[in-house]
Amino acid sequence: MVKKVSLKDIAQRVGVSTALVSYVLSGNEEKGRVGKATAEKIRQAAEALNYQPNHIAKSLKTGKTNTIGLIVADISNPFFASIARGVEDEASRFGLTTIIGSSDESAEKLKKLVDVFVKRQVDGFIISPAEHSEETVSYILSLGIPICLIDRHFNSVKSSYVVTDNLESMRNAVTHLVQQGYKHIAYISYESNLRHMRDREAGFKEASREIKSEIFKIHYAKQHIELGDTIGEILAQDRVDAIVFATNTLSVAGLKYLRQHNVRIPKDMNVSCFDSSEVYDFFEHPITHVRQPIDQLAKASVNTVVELIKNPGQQVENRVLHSELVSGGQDADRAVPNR
Amino acid sequence: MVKKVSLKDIAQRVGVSTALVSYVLSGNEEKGRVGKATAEKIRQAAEALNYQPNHIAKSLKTGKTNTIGLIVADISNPFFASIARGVEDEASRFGLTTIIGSSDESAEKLKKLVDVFVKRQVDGFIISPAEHSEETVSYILSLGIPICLIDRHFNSVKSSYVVTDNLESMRNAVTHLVQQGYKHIAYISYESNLRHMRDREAGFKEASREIKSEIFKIHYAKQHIELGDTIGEILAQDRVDAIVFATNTLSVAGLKYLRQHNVRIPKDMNVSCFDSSEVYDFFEHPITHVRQPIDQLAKASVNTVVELIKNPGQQVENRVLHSELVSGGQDADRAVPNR
DNA sequence: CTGAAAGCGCTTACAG
DNA sequence: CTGAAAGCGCTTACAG
Repeated sequence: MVKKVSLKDIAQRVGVSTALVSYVLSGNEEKGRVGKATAEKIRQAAEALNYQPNHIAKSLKTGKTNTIGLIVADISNPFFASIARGVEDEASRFGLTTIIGSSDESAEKLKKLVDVFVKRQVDGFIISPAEHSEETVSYILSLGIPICLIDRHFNSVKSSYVVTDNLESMRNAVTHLVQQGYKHIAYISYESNLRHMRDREAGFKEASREIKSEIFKIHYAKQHIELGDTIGEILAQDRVDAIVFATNTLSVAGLKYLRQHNVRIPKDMNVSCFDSSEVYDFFEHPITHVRQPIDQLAKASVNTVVELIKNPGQQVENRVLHSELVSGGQDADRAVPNR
Repeated sequence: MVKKVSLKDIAQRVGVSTALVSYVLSGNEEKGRVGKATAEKIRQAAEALNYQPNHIAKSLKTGKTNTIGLIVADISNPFFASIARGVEDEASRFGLTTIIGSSDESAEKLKKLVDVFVKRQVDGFIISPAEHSEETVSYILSLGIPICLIDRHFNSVKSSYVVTDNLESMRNAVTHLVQQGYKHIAYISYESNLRHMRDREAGFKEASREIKSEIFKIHYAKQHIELGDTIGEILAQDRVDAIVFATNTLSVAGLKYLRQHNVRIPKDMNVSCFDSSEVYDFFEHPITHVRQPIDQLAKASVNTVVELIKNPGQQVENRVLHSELVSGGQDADRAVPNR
């Protein structure tokens, strides 16, 4: 183990106090009103000794760790992996290191992660909250730790957040189907009270008002069974002409089911999906889907947290970003013009 | 901001020294030979005051941060996202927090991330190294910081590592094709000197000795153009009857190209892929592929690092795990029995 | 069984 | 322009 050089070593070498060294090396030369010649000598000594400041000591003194905690549902889910990448990149621009945790959509696990991160004294949180985790978010707020929710937020908790306009996104997606002439649309979502889920459902309802529609809800934990059953039922009834999937996991799993049962898209059944996925490229006709601005969500959340760290008394900041509807193919038999 | 309670607060309340409190609360009661009654009082006071130990102060004193740094090529790549999830879960079992960085396969970026993490005094590293980053790995070793490479390793640097047996994996995959009767196999890989890439190539060569074979190398950064060109050339020549993809990104991109050009698998062309992907489920016939033991890789790497942290003088530990060949369909016209 | 004290490596008023 | 000193919250020999 290489011996660490400290401020004291430099101070001794140059023959000044550690205070001076600290001022110079932390860029507060003006504040310490250090002499130019001295400052130069200090810098040279630091260079010569290959001085590496000790973050821990600094943190202990300043109370800042230059760390932010990111908590998502599951880092191995492509959507959150992309979010994580965006957060990591943006945070590093501010000299912030990101620590990551996966809640598996469990409020309890989320709370535990928050406890761990609070103990580690993260300077701020970016969280995609699980259902029923309002209390945990309030708790963070009560500690005065900056937090920005991402992807989802709560009505009852006044925290900063950055989300996609889920209602609008879903309304656009469904309107697109309606305008293509689809008459009976099924909506498949999770059993969830999370705001973003409710917004998507509201968007669906708004856009499907003039046609027939059915809504199906699946339990997150039991989706492997329930999704197949649900789609099977929809197909058996033979009334529905388009299915809307409310999330990326449902979209991919739903498409998989349809493909395995030789349902042709959009000929036998059209679909509209949420989020991007590489599986879409494996269909003959493009798959209509909502593309969320993942990178912007990530960057905006980091920026919000950075602002909150700088100005602790800051107003709550909310950003609602727009998504893009990537328009796919339509059933050629259905000669309704695309808008 | 809630006022933090410290050891001192508890000491005052109970009327003992902070030393006693520290011994009791850090579980070193025996060492401090603290009286039972006193210990109990201290614990109650800690409870009552909702004492949260300050990790930073502890770290400053002990030199341990209970943090490990994970560096992969790209956290948004599903393979590495899964690795990250596995590492995160296993690390948390040991009370370790994981900080993550993406190198984008750049030795320079990797070096920068290492510098940041070293400054943060991570207790250990888990790294999937980029090409030409031997020096950085040696540097970590020279600092005496525990490190375990994952997925890839270097011959020239004596560090612990956990990898899949890439040679064996690829040999099995290709042997499977040969045994099915394929006579002219193309191998598509990246231009790379990384050990795991060389091993896979060696496995391909071994297994394809008795048949015709061609090897194609693509530049990682230019894969979007070069992969299409390469496969296009292979198809135009019309000699090759099976393509082997050396990595997960190549597999997915390659399959995408084949699908878009209406090449039927395995009828027109069979393939063998590396790593799992959800896109495989979108083919009529199962796609043969090598399934790496991702979770075991992740867990083993954490365990190795934990061991190294505990016993700094530890021997280098290498683990080579076996993969599973998930056998896909074969061309029905080719009546060679499957082994 | 317990306390006083040094020290981890910084920062930052304060005094000169 | 510069130094001496306190202190962030712990841990840990050391002395009793």
